[in-house]
Amino acid sequence: MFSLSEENYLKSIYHLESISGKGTSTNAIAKKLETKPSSVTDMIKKLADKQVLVYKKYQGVTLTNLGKKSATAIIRKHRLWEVFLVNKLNFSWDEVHDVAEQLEHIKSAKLIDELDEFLGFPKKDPHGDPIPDKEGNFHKIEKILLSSLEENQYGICIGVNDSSSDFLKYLDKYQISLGQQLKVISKEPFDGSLIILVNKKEITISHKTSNNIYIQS
Amino acid sequence: MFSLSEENYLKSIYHLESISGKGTSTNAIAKKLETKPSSVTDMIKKLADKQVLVYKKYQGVTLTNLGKKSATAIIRKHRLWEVFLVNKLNFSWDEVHDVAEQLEHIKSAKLIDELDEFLGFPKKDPHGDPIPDKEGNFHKIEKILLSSLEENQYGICIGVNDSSSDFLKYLDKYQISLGQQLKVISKEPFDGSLIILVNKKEITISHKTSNNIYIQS
DNA sequence: ATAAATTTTTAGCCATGCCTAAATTATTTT
DNA sequence: AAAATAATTTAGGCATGGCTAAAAATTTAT
Repeated sequence: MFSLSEENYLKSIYHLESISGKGTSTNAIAKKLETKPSSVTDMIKKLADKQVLVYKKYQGVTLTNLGKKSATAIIRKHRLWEVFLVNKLNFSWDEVHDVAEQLEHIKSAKLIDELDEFLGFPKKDPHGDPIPDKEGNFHKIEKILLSSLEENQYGICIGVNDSSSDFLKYLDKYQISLGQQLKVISKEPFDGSLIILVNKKEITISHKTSNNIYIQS
Repeated sequence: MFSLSEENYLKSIYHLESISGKGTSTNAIAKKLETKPSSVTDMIKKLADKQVLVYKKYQGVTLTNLGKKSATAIIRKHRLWEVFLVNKLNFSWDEVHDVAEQLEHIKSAKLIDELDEFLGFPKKDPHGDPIPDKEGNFHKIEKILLSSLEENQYGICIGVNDSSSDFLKYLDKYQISLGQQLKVISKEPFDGSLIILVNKKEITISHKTSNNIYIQS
């Protein structure tokens, strides 16, 4: 059984590892968790004792299979709760994160499996991210960035990289949601900004924005 | 904002106060929370600083209005989650307590009010206890103990005093659930045990059992 | 009303999980 | 390859919320 802090470390390390494909440095973990590297050192020693990761001094950490499985279980809970909040309790996609961060730590296997069934075994959360099943399996979604599209190409929004409330509210304002069709009207070579067509309206978005939207083309 | 521990103290003190109608002693709190009196002393000082109770050395504590309101809010959350677990996620009434103990500490006003609405603003939890509304108001249910019935009297089970899993499973075994009609066939003067009729079956229950079942007669 | 028993508090200690400051190791630059 | 820089760890401390043991206050019994 893991403490709340331990679970947060596991989740963060899992995310960092899946982005980089490599082991994870102390500093990177500290940055992600908004804590100090010295605190991270303390905690990863504890997690190494618990066999969820391999730690070599000054070399960063790598999750073990047990660590990956534990992290996936937490992510499963987080994403299922997000679906619950949006589909059943009228939350919008920018409101779910903080509450799901709390709910993901509730300990009860029955609870989460019943919730999964109650929700109809959803495959994706409200941000387009895949939900691991009971055994921890899930399909990685091929993620193409909107910023990689060329002029006159079409795409459908299937996810976002940045799940911050500010970003999601911004997307809402321009009616960009999951499943929304987008067309690139023009691309500015200077700063990478795009003019795109959404719901028959032309809007201009920055490279930073288009770089945080995943599409299926 | 209260910590998890502070919330548990509040809830326990509230329960003790509503049973006794008086202030609550350090020892009583320690017993209820399965902790040591010295730990209780530490915590009630902190809670007194936070204005949720009045504490006089060696004299026990009394909740302030703020304290009562805070406690009621936690109880509201606990009971709403219990309804959710039983009505939506196929939990039985003996399985809900531990999970609800965790869920009651989730912090989000929107979450609990939306949940309330989603469940259809239930007035009672699966053990027959009243659910406070958003403002903290609820009706105290008049609680008559099954043990106070006489021979040949009828009653309907409207709640239980002991919500432990063992007790509830025992009741399930004899098909005693909320709304179940009961008839007292005979009462043993020696030990207060009862022979009662449940679903056309006669069963014998101890005084301890009949003293933990609330009925409407 | 005093002694005995009980309750409550204080004092000091422990684990968790965080911190700062200083020391150490690794990496980059020159 | 040495020096500078960056990353990481260690050492020691702090707050929270527990604990034990001993002291103090209160209550009960004689």
